[in-house]
Amino acid sequence: MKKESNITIHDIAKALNISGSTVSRALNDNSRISEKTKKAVRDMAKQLGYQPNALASNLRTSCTKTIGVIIPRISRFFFSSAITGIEELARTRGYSVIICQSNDQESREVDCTKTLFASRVDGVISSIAINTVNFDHYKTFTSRNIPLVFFDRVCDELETSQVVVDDFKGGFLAAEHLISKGCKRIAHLGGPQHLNIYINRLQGYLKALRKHDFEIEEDLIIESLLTREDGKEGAKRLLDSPNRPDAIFAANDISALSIILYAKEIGLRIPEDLAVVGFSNEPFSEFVSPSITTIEQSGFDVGTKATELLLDIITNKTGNHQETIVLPVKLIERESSNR
Amino acid sequence: MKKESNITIHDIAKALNISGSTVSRALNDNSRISEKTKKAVRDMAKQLGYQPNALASNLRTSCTKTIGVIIPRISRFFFSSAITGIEELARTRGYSVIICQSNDQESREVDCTKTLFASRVDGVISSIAINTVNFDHYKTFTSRNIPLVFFDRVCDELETSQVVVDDFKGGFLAAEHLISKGCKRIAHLGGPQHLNIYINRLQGYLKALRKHDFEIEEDLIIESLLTREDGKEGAKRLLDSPNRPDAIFAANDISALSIILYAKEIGLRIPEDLAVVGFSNEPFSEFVSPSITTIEQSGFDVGTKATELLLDIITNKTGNHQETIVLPVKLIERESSNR
DNA sequence: CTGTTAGCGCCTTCAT
DNA sequence: ATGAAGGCGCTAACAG
Repeated sequence: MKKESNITIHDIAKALNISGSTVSRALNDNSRISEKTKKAVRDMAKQLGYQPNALASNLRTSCTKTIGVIIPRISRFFFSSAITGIEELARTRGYSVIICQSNDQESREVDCTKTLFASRVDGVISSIAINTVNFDHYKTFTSRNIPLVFFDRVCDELETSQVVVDDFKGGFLAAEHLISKGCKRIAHLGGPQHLNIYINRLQGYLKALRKHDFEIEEDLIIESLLTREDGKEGAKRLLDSPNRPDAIFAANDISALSIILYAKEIGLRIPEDLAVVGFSNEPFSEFVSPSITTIEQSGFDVGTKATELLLDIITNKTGNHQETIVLPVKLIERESSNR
Repeated sequence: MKKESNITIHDIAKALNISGSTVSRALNDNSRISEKTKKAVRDMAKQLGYQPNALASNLRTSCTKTIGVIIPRISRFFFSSAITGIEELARTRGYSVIICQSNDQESREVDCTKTLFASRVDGVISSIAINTVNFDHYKTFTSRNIPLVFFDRVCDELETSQVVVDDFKGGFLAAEHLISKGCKRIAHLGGPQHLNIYINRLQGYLKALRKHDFEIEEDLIIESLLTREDGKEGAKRLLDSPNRPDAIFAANDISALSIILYAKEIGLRIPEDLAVVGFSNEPFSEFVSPSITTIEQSGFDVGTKATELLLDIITNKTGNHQETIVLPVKLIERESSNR
């Protein structure tokens, strides 16, 4: 279906009896155009209701002022707030944003790269799907020198810049907090161990345990997928056991939620019977507040930082440097009772 | 900055000693091209790593296969799930989606319409900002015959199709549920009364009260903005009062959350001391589960339905019919205790 | 079935 | 300080 005929720069040109090129330059604030002409052009543009056709301009300049984003799912708060951060900064720098969801599936992620490439985005920000093991599809960008920045769930195989939060420290703080509360047997309900973030959270936890000479009990460390069902499975395995732990560090909000709900289901009080620290984001913590302590990460900050990095690469074009930015985490204590 | 030179259909044409148009047609699966040629073209395309340039195609056809979405904020679950619904359907129909956030500000919403128009979207789906009172910016689309569909927060002033949930019924069910539980004085913490959704929720509530011959107490009906702070204000006004209500219907999740948190703060038990029904979305209900009963609406369904409507208009082009679709709500009971 | 031609709206040399 | 001309990559007539 066709659009109605629109006002083009030539209509403005005709109305003013000047050439199209002059209009184009005037609109782009080219220095070689007199102020008077510029003003005349701008006025006429407004009068005619001219709206630039980005398509034509992009085709010509092969630069779309658009950045593409690939994320697992927009409905997870961490990612939607990352997008808010991305959009906000991008907009102030004159860029718009195209979002693609991989739904945490590698095949969809491949589609995303195709879509974004077809849209000729100037750069890409991505957080990989949970089951992505092959990264060839990202070569669509790297091989063509289209800047690429990963955030949160990153890919070390590709030599790109990345923005992550300090997951290791988060895991460390979580475990040490529980230790300081007097907990004796601290479990870990973690995430898939091929993802950098869950590796680091687990390692941080282990470091804290070792530092305080805690015994590391293999069966208190559970790897769970990021689904409600699997989370409940994990919670059961930990809490139904006859000698269950007195504390749990949950590596993501789904795990934390699963723990909380199942604990409630079997009548355990938090934190009296079971102390919980979750790795989480703002709204979650507010909802479960004041029941558990959380390690907070800001999706917004991560998004902003990633965009800053990407736009630097796009505009400076100083060759894809391979920079890694680590953002801090914060422990937010909400449990009132000391144990 | 320029992109590297890319493979075009002409490269394929040259390699195969055929014309560019033939390649174009083969790639678009035109019926007038022989299977043999098609296959040859596809093979060569793959071999050369050809990636279509959507920009050029769009410019030519003046049809971008893109729909624009304007929403208040992506980080609210209702909207992010709506987007998931929109994207999913759009993708299967070959469309991609551009998202713009108004941040619940009219001025930003105006910017969004400009951005989307410049991208030459084929249609627009929008949910209006909380303070939008003037709708002229939408004429960018209507005047140019670009299909426009509103969802959830709709604008009756413009003659467009719209998709809403049954807010009236939701309000009615909420109040009637509380009545059936034996509550005697049911308050309403509602939203801005210039938005259709909050008007309808309030009206539904009033209808239920009248039906059961309840006295309508003006000071139990509070209009609140959709912020955490204002929600707490409202909660205070209702709960600090010496003769406080024994039940509250909260018109959105922020209100519900405010009530729950403040009730907890002053030591009220839910639902024993205070019954609460919230108008809400999935994750919220899961988090606060099992403490309150909720009226559930599915952002995903709303998004899907709006997209269906929009794509119909785009493809049929049967003139912008003005259809209104009302999706059902469900009451999900979670309180265990009868009062 | 396939090739030729023209042009979508804009920007950018090159000329004046 | 401005015009003229060409082309970005693709597709839609119109011819065969």
